[in-house]
Amino acid sequence: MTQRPSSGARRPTLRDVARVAGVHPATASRALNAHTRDVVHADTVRRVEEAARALDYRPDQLARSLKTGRSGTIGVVLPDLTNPVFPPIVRGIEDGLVPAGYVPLIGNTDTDEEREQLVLDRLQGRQVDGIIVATAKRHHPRLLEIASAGVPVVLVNRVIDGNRLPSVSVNDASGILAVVDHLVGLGHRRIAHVAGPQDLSTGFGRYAGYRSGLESAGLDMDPDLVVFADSFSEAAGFRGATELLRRARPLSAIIAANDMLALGCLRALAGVGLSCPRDVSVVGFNDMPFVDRVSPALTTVRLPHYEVGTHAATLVLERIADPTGPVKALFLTPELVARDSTAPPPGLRRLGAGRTASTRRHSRVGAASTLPAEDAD
Amino acid sequence: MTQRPSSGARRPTLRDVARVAGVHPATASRALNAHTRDVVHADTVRRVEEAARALDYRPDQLARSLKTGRSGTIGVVLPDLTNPVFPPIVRGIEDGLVPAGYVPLIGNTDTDEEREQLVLDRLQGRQVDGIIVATAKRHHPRLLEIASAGVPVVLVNRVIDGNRLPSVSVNDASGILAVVDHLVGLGHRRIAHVAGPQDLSTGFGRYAGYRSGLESAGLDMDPDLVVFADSFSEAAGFRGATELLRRARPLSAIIAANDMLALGCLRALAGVGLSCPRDVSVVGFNDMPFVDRVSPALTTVRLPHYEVGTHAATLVLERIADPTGPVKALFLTPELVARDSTAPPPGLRRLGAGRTASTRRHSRVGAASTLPAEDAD
DNA sequence: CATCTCCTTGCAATCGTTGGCGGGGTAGAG
DNA sequence: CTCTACCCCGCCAACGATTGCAAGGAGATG
Repeated sequence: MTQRPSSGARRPTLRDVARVAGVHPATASRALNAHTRDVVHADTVRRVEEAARALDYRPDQLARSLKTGRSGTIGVVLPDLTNPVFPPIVRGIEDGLVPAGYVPLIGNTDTDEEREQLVLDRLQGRQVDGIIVATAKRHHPRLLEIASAGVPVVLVNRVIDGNRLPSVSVNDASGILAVVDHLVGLGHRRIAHVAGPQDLSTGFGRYAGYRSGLESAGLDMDPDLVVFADSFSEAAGFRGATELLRRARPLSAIIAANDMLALGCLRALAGVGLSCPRDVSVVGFNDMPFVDRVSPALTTVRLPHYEVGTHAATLVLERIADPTGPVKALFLTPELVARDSTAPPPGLRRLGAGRTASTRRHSRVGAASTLPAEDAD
Repeated sequence: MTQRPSSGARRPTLRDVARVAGVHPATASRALNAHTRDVVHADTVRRVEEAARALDYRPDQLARSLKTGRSGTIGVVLPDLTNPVFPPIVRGIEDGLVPAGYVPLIGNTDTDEEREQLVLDRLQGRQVDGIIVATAKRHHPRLLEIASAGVPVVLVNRVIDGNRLPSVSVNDASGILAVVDHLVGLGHRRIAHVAGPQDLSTGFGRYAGYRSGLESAGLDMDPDLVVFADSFSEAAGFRGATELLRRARPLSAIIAANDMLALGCLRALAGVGLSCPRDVSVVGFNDMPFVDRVSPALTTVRLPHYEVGTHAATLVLERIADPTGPVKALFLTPELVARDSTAPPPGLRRLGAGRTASTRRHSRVGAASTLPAEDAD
């Protein structure tokens, strides 16, 4: 008594194909399946294929999944898709997954614990064969739980403490180290840091990079030069930079823990009439689409977004194939991209002051969204 | 002989819950289902719920879908997710769908016919309950085919000729009309147009708006002032503007059919040493995230991305509920956002030349991607 | 010519859930 | 006390596909 949509005949099933081809459904199934095709006679295969084509038959993935136990879907958990770092990552994931017959199922958490639980519940309910997570916190029991229930979990961008889950990310500390070197090379000595949330590996690692960068440059750490942002958002960056300026210590450069924060810093500087890079240099992290188009074009640390996605896809597929294999943590090398937001500090502005070769590539066009995009990293 | 992932027990099924609760699986099903819960004794419901909680039972959506004929998924077909207009739309779609128990299944076509066919095949194979399409061309037989096979199809942003499918878009022509008014009000008379592909309703409608705008302003149409871009990409915008400048007619403003094209135009102007808006004004369309952050901040036509998404979700849900209802074509009103890329033409630059109140809102941070983002609209 | 073997195909069970149908038990009314 | 009615619940079948098992047939070999 299945009420089919009134319009037209119902979708053809495997039985229909079998009937037309004059064979048993099981035979039709085998004929259509690349893996089992060689068990059935070539002529029969042809007949079945013809019938399938004639009927415009499309196997029902749901039924297949139910039987095989594989849904062919991979959950992708993001803070917020409208944050510009994620689309390229998601594209990478999709492009890596689709050839293997999988499709991504995306869920946004808006950095809300509760919403994340709901998203994960939803994904598990839909029997995803694996989950790629961009919202991992350093301590994240639920993810470990899911993983130990047998569902492959792969982290992107962020890792969890202990590295017990496969992951694709960049070495945050070394990225920031390069930034400190760059700034010190330009002559900066009072370098501030708008740090990201410390419960995220990115915020934590970049702060660590900042400290060791200062140390190896022989600069000492002034607590007044560090503020902690509560999220990776432009608003938090604005607040952070404002606070730094309020403390009124001399300060010639700000390293923001990511591009969003950096944009907030730029806005804060402009708000009090300071010019970047003339008065204060600003550096971000991520090389999000479009930060090369804002003014001043942002000096930042480039992270290969798309490749992060494709690698994550590969990792999750590997893990599906062999759930007991070794846990791989893949670290891609970040790369400093010097643009126009960094320059020698005010005191040192003389002719030919050192400027590292700028690595301008990729010019892309993008634009901002309608929702608050928080918490990129 | 089902080979379960070695680690731990297999996922609990409804039968397990039923066994623990001491009832028949069917009863457990009814007890857990809000719709049928009232047929079951309250105590039994409680017992079943307890058992479900104890076992951490999660209904298998796949099995449910197979039985009920609804997959709970909606296909979303895009040109390219890394194009900044889409993330907000997708967020809108997701947010509109999830409360109703549906999830979006995203597919990118890269504006390639063949890939689009594959994406659609994939979606149909996964038994999506509806499809939201952002890649519609004015003539698009496959979509009509799918729709008449009983699958609700909703168009976003673009429509097809004849409006035979439900859609959410903006009135392209009236948006451009407002742009022409704005420019004419500033004193421009030689207004060029980098038109979008004419096989897309957006490109077509905006070109039409351009022509009627000139007409109602009493300006005559000079064919030399119009070039047709082959895609909605920055590269095409660059080529278009270059060509316009080569024709060397005097020209004081360029209306690009969308923001991507406009960014290409800006680049082309900069390339030949022309300043925007001093020498040439440039206008885009879409108000993509971030075009308020490039320099000069782009004057454009704002399109409520997120709302387009939520409305599309609503429309597709309506159509699932009543597939035979009337076909709704929803047109949201676009709104001119005057920023810094438009100013009076060179000849007219005098004090206090009229500048419409600028509608700066939303400042968002975004960034470009690693893939060529083509064909936004 | 008989028997063995291999290739091809059919049969039936199953994945986890839902929905129609009918039966047993209890309570209320006559 | 009996009949009717109603409430709950169990049984069976089915959604559409896959897969182990076994049987049928044809060809090869002794």
